[in-house]
Amino acid sequence: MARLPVYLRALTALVDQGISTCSSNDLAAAAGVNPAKLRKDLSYLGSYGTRGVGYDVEYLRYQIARELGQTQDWDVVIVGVGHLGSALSAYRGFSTRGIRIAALVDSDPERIGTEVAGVTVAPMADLESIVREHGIAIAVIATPGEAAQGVADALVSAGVTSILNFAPAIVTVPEGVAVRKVDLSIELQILAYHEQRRSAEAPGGGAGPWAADGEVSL
Amino acid sequence: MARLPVYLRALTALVDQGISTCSSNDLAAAAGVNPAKLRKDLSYLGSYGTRGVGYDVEYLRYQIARELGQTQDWDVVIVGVGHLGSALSAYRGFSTRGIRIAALVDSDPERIGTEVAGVTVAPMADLESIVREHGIAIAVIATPGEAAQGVADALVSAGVTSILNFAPAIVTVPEGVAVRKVDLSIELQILAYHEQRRSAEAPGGGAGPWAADGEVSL
DNA sequence: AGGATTTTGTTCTCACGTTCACAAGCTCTT
DNA sequence: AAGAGCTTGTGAACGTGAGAACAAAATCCT
Ligand SMILES: NC(=O)c1ccc[n+]([C@@H]2O[C@H](COP(=O)([O-])OP(=O)(O)OC[C@H]3O[C@@H](n4cnc5c(N)ncnc54)[C@H](O)[C@@H]3O)[C@@H](O)[C@H]2O)c1
Ligand SMILES: NC(=O)c1ccc[n+]([C@@H]2O[C@H](COP(=O)([O-])OP(=O)(O)OC[C@H]3O[C@@H](n4cnc5c(N)ncnc54)[C@H](O)[C@@H]3O)[C@@H](O)[C@H]2O)c1
Repeated sequence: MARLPVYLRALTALVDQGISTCSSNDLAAAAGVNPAKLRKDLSYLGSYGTRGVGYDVEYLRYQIARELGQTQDWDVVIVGVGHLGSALSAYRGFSTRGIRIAALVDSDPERIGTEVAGVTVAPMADLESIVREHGIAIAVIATPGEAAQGVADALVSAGVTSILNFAPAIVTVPEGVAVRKVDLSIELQILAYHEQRRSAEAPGGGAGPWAADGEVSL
Repeated sequence: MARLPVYLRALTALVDQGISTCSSNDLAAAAGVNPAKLRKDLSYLGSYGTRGVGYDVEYLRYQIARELGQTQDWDVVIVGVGHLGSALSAYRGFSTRGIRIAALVDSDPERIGTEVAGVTVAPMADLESIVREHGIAIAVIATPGEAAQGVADALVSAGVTSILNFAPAIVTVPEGVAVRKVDLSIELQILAYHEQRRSAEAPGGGAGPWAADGEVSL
């Protein structure tokens, strides 16, 4: 499930606080979810808790990390070293989560050869050899939207099987390749929609038919 | 719904191609969703289509933009002008989606007073007056995780009612304040989990209990 | 003009995820 | 050692969202 990384982060925070055991209530509060949901999620991994006591923080942390594949580091290539790509390259939080930015690729001759966060930007032509040499399975697309599909095709043909796409474009890939999309504009648009509702509802009784998903307040 | 911005983007792309009318099938394909789902979504807005013909692209685009509150521009403040905050500030795609980065705020004396993407970075102390003067309702948190809750409190007390949080921390806010969280690490972790499954499943028949959400392939 | 055709709007069904509630099980106290 | 008190794991209800299927309506062709 997509919630496991959240639990993992909460557990790591507990470890840092020197807490060695915790109940599902505590952990659920730290992760911001319903305790029952958390217990059900964890039960899919196996029975790692002790009734009457709770969960051993360190042990559970390891189990989730193993399930997530974080016992090893995953090498990742970022394609498109612009504003966003550079910010991602510089981010130190990835390394503690089993993610290593192993390579940067761009098509801009100006940018190729420059060093960003200790990694030299390579040309698109090197993509296949980079993927092969590092054994890269995961890639990030941070190019403009128009280039996204072409980059995705190149990545797939180079052997990448998981793609995180930041470009505002829908990329289609062969079956078996995983694609996740993050669209930062849309996140803000959803908030704007919220505000729009708010101000539209306040005066008249103009009831609207639906609610935007996501968490509102707590 | 959270899909409206996707439809809006697809419609804008159609406008750019000079297409003036389209069926739900066309639009659904462009937006990457099921045609029935799209029609159901649009029907909540009202009956803007014509049976036997389809939807008038320009008219529908306006209706969705109105529903999303994009007939006006929303002023946004970004708190934390580090790598990520700077990248967001520099992004030009927001302006075409009704989002305007009106102000930047940081706590680092080194950063205060510098200009990023044409906007001068202000100190935290100015937050309240900035929010008041611009009539800001939406804010972005791009500070380290430890600072996130404090920043959120300051934002709420300044009058902000919608927050987009990039920090890996769960912020709690009073009822009525909308919070959305974007966690880029988690996105990559989910892909790593996918790869983990893939490599674990390939050899043995080690069936796993669940599937990670999100789109895999198409 | 009338039927064929296309496409929307809607209803119905189904499956999934969430949540409540409770039994099973562990520990600590008496 | 036995019961009291927690806490997990899970079975069952609930609500929500997705997809298929169909009826209503508008255009086009003959
Ligand atoms: N804050 C942000 O920066 C932000 C916010 C929302 C969405 N996005 C999206 O993220 C993507 C990147 O944004 P950005 O601000 O970093 O853009 P940018 O223009 O700063 O960087 C894009 C980079 O991609 C490279 N590039 C272009 N075509 C390429 C190709 N065919 N192959 C390889 N590299 C190529 C360019 O040389 C450039 O370095 C865009 O799609 C944008 O819409 C960015
Ligand atoms: N690619 C990325 O940069 C990336 C990826 C994933 C997550 N994140 C998250 O996004 C957030 C920002 O990342 P970043 O790389 O830009 O970090 P950064 O260190 O480059 O920037 C953080 C900024 O916040 C400011 N700040 C710190 N405390 C503050 C406070 N109390 N009030 C106001 N401003 C304060 C700092 O002065 C700095 O300018 C972090 O929480 C990080 O975990 C970033």
